[in-house]
Amino acid sequence: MLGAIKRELFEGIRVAVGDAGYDRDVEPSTVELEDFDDEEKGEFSSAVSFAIAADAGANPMAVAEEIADRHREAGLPDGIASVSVENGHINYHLDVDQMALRTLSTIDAEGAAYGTRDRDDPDRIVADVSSPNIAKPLHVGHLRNTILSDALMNVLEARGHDVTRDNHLGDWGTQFGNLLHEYVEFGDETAFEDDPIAHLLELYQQFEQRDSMLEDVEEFDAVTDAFGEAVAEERAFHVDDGKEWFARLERGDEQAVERWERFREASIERFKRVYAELGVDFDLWLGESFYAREGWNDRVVEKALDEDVAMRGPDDSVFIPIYADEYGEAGDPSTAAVDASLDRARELLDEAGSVADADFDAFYIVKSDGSTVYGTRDLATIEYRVSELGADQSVYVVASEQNRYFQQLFVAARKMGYDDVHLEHIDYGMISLPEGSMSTRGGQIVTVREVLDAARERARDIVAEKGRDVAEEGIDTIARKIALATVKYGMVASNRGKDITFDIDEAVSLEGDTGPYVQYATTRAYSILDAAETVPDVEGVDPAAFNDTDHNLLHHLGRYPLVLGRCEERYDAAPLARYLLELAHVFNSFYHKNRVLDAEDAAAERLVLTDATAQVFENGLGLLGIDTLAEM
RNA sequence: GGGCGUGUGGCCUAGCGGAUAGGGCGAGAGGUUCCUAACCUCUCGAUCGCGGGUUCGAAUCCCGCCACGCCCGCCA
Repeated sequence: MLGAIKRELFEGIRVAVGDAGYDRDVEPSTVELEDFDDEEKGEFSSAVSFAIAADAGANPMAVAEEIADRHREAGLPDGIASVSVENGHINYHLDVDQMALRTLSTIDAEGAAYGTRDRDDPDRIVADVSSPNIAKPLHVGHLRNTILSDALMNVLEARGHDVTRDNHLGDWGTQFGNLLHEYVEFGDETAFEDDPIAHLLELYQQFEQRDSMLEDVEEFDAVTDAFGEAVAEERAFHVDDGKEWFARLERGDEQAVERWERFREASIERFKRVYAELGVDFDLWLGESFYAREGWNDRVVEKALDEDVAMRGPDDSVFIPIYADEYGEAGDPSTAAVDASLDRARELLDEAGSVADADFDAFYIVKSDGSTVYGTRDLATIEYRVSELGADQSVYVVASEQNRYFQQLFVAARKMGYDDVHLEHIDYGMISLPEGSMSTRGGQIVTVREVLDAARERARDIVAEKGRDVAEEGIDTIARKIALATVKYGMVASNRGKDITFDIDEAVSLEGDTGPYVQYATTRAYSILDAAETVPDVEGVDPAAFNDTDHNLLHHLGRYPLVLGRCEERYDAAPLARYLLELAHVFNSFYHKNRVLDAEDAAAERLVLTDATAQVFENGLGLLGIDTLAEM
């Protein structure tokens, strides 16, 4: 509704600028939505006058007056009461009575759908989300990914898109060969049965630690040649056998596959428990192995060679050359410009003599031993999503350390002719610990389990201390929801791109700008609604009963759909999180300044307003995967 | 060395071309016979990393420098 008015204002300004005799393009962004409580700025403002005045060498104030006059003559949009000029800005003032009624009746009519939109031609979006590696525990990095992507996908769905969440498991690659090797050599059946992930993690770490230790010894000048040789031999034994196991896996060797499947199933089973606790769901669990085992890797390699975008190395390796000037907006089909031919690569190769020295990046899709790499799998994934799922967008929620890789992948995809699919890497900052960066290898991680447990414990203490009329058996349920709100809100609200130093005490805090703050505001609204017998009909609302505090709240409620639009544009749910916090501030303030139930002349009006506010909280928090609470 | 990203009050952080830079934590002062004080109101506190430039207008765009992080593997 505010969005519609904004568009009308933009059109009106454009016409008014022309009517005033100025020849100048006006951008839609010239119309800004302002806060309600600003008498000077009005609820919408525009600063077009300055640019026009600068062009014409005129006074901005006069230009603004002129445009405002023309606009007024042509007729202001429905819902706008007046236009004024202040400091050269053109300010539009809402017809607050009309807006109050429109906002309340829209929310009342649309209910849970308020803020969402339908599309005639929605995009089919397939997304890599969560994507943990099997045989390792979920850590805070996965937590950030999972929460971020869940919220974002919810928002994209609310904006009318057709979203498929694919938990793109890391379940293929050399590391699983290593793990098979280690398991065969040192595995313990009982320990595996007892806690599969813990045992597999132990084996993984053991392999890595031994390998890096042997590497260090190797680099050191050996005491004797024989000792040096023995070290090299020992290291090669493990590494080669690991590779061999992966090769067996790729060949479909029964023993390898059977063990790998056990690892995979046990891991997924554990993951699912955590996901259930988090309240997130996926549509697909394809994982990297799917593309290897179902022939998609082969298909994509063939295609790359057939279409002459990939070339063979001196051995049997296959790669797609990527030139330095091709990095850019490759994710966007409309701006992609790549040189798919191999002529340049051949020339550069002649000059340099070897692939490694040549002045291009080689994006490998087949290794010299014939096995695939992650790039192969990711191209195969695109092929699958486009041909089988009819994807219009393939998006990747993956940490920013892989930015460069995704640029390469997108360039490679363009070269292969995937021109109708929008590719989007949704990156997010790295998580490190106060003690330094996280490392699964070195055992320095914080698991999702630890975070959830700590959050719940903290929430439980607070509920027991401050919770009102909460029955003993209800404490756990409520504490769990509050704990999730804390963790989820914290993860979504912070700027996606920024690195986070994860301090568990801070992350689990329930004070200030947090999820529970928003929950609390909602609970207060519920409490009022609960005390009232019924919510009066919107039709009976007298807008004249509202004061400025009420109008401020109404204005915020009206903004909600615009916020979702912004989230969609930016592939980021953070604006929604911040909006809800603001709404909670405004509502809490409203709560203190106004009486609702026993208000002398606005009880019915404020009850309707409170009901509408609760609805927006529910809708918004719902998209973030945060539950509201009747009491806390 | 090259590429990408970040730098906003003591701390965390929003804003990313428009009118006095918005929150939170911390510090200080108030507020509850009344719909949940996990709250509200007020005060203190910012050369928006530094230096140039573009613009009527720059925290926001461009260039240089500094600091920090990440990447630069036939690992993922």
